[in-house]
Amino acid sequence: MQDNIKSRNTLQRKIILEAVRNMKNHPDAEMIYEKISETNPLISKATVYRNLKLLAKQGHILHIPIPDGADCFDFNCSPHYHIKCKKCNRVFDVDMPYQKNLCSNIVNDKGFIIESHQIVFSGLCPDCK
Amino acid sequence: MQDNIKSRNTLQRKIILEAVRNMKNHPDAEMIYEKISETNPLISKATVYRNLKLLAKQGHILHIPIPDGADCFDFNCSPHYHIKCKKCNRVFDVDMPYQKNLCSNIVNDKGFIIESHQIVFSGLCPDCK
DNA sequence: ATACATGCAAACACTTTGCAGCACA
DNA sequence: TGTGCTGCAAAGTGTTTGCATGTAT
Repeated sequence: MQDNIKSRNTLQRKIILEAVRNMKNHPDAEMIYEKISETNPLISKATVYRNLKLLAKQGHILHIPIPDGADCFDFNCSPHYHIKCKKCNRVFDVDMPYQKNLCSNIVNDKGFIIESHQIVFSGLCPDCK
Repeated sequence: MQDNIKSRNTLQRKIILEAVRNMKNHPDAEMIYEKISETNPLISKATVYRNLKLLAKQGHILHIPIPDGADCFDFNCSPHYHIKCKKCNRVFDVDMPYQKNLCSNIVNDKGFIIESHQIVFSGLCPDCK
């Protein structure tokens, strides 16, 4: 949680944060925008994008960049992995412990500073298989 | 290698494949297009995209979807991992053995069929750190 | 009062697609 | 000869940005 980024507490931001917290299925920006529009049709898509980015930077939500698709957001901020279904394109949590030491498996780092990693599994979800 | 996909052996396709094989630095479609344009300015960008997709499907090159950026391609087809520099955005190979058994670490697969995984590290390259 | 934030539309980066003509097998 | 394939331009998707206005602190 990084609350030292100066920002205001706007109503829009609160609504967007609440929306992500209530959607427990890894929504992307579009889905969040649609959800919010149901009750708050005046909030613009640009504001949704801007706030999702900021909230993720502040650590209030988790930003999950998805290869080959729109980025997702997650109310669960602890680092964890995801699987994307090849058929329905939905994203699910993977029940695998976070590999804290994965970086140390790297044989020869050639001088890189490795900060983080991301694993995305690909396959078929129970509904699609 | 999946040569059972019916396709013709066009000159454009050969040129594109050779270009990727000669570029050993994980080029994206745009970079490949630029490179080809130097010697073959008549090949269109759509053709580059179409052929990169096909060549990857056939297994002649590796398609690396990059979160937060343009997809890259790699002449090295054996599965391996990559690191993306946060500053210069370049993509490098990571010298870590392929984790064949990573899927078996998943505690409770809830009925997913897991086919593959992708790890992308993030950090700073030797030039940028 | 003064930044930061908003809504809107336009721009952006990356990629795919419709179509008419072309060329490999 | 037929069906892939090409070039072109246009459209599509996901996201960011410039600007004038609004608002939290």
